[in-house]
Amino acid sequence: MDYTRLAELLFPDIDCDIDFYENKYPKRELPEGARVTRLGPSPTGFIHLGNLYGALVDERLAHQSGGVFFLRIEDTDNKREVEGAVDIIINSLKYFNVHFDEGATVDGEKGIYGPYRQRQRREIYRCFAKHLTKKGLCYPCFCSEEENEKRRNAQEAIKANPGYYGEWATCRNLSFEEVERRVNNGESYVMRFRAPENSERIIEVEDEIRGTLKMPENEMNFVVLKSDGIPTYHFAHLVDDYLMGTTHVVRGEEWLATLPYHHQLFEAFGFKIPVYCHTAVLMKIDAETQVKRKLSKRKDPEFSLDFYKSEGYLPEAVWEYLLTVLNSNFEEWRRDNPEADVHDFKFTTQKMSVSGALFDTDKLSDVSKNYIAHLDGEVVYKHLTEWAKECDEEYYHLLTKNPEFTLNMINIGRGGEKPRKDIASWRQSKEFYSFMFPETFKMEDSFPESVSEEDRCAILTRYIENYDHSQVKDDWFPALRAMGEEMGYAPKPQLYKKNPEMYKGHVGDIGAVIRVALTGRMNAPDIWEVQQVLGEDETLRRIKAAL
RNA sequence: GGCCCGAUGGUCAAGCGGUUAAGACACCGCCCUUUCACGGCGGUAUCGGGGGUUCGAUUCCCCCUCGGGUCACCA
Repeated sequence: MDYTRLAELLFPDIDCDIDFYENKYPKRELPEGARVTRLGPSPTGFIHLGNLYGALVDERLAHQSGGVFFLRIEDTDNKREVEGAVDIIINSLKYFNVHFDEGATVDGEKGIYGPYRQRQRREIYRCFAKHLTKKGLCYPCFCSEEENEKRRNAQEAIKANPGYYGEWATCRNLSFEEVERRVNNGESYVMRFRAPENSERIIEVEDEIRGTLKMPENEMNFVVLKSDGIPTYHFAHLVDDYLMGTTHVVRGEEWLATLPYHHQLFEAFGFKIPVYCHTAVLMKIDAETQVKRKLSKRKDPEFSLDFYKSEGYLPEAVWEYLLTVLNSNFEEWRRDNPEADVHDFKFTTQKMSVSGALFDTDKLSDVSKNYIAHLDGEVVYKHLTEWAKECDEEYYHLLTKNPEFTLNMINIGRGGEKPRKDIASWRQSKEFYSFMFPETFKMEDSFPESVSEEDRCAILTRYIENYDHSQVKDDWFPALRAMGEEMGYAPKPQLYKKNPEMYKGHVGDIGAVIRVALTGRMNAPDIWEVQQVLGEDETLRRIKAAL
């Protein structure tokens, strides 16, 4: 077979060889040790937490080493493409502080290694495919969908491995004349890689997370170019990551199975294979089957980045959470460096886990609470109102009606050595702060049962009668204590515990009664501070209403 | 089913031949406290099973089991 002739027959429109592109896209000039990574989302819908998880590794590896991180849109699948997905992806990543040095942008792209949208690179892939054809390493396959299915069934019947390989690769050795006839006949075909047959070879590939991977050499004659002339992921990966100078390919472990394809392709071209980082994937328990499985774009909309945005999780908090999952020493570092910039953390692939972590909402919530608790009140106000403006108009009006009030509210229990940790997300804060606004205030909890109804009324009545809004906290508390004592309640919990028969209860019970009257709940921030923020009128109004 | 990757408490995990097997989340108890929190102290709970190697295995090797991934003209 004259492969050059075959190549000319199949790619008459391609009149350059791969060196044209090698010259067009020069090797990157970067300092020693600098890493070039890329994120290659396919625009088949939203982008989820698992994607962000991987993106974080790319971003850190590149930027920590003084390298380059770029965005490449992998839109080779016409059928599954979702309209507007590219914008959603770019905007979500931007919102979550993932910044690219080059690549696709909303209104175009930046960088000299483009185009960064694979569909616009059709000519390049075809040139590389022609090169491969000339070397006899890929060939046209005219098998139809029906024929492929028939083959699969036949293989299943005799329990052979499914796939296009060995004797099953019926188009592998078509004569030039037959190919010519069918091409001229307008038959549709794909280009397949001519994989070695009956290989006993074991290949080795370096994985920075998993060490040296040893796998049997691939025998599948996988598709390189689809019938529309667009490459599959495998071929696009080879061409793009070669020409774009990617040094580290970070991707989910679902790619491990096809790693031998990629190894084979790089070898066929004689290109240096990149270092791979196959990350463990984020898992969840499937609600229906109760089985652990990887996050799915299709099944798990609650993991979309848009969802976290609309829930009002701060990007920084999500980063902190993902980092705790990605690098087991992050939490310790954060404890030692509570105020440090997250970028100062030395991220390493060595500290990455190889098994998939179950996504833990409780943990995210905890990390987020800690993060928000350490923010300045004004910063919280800014973020919160910005979020509400976009995601909850009603809440936004409530929050901005009286900015000073809202800021004071936010500052309750904030600052100092032991800040409160009440807020995990802005959406959840609406529920938490509901007691502060007259519009949303309601009695959620009942009064403590340890205090009789008679005493409860007496406490509230006396409290109103003696209420002095100008009282400072240090005076307010002893006054409350004195009032309780007069009514037969121990001024200190310890006293009550030592001699429970001497008292009806302790000052804590007095506080609880006032707290419920004032906030409608048993669990609420400091009474005195709440009173100061609510103001005298509202405070008295609520307690009277409770009576 | 073939191939691949895994397996330490409920979850995330440290460990890398000798440890009382860290730590975090969650849960429980106690202390502090006017309350709620925060904080502090403590507790429940883990090396999947079986063989080797070794003076000694959570750690190294093999088998089994279990879990995950993948077997497309999807990525």
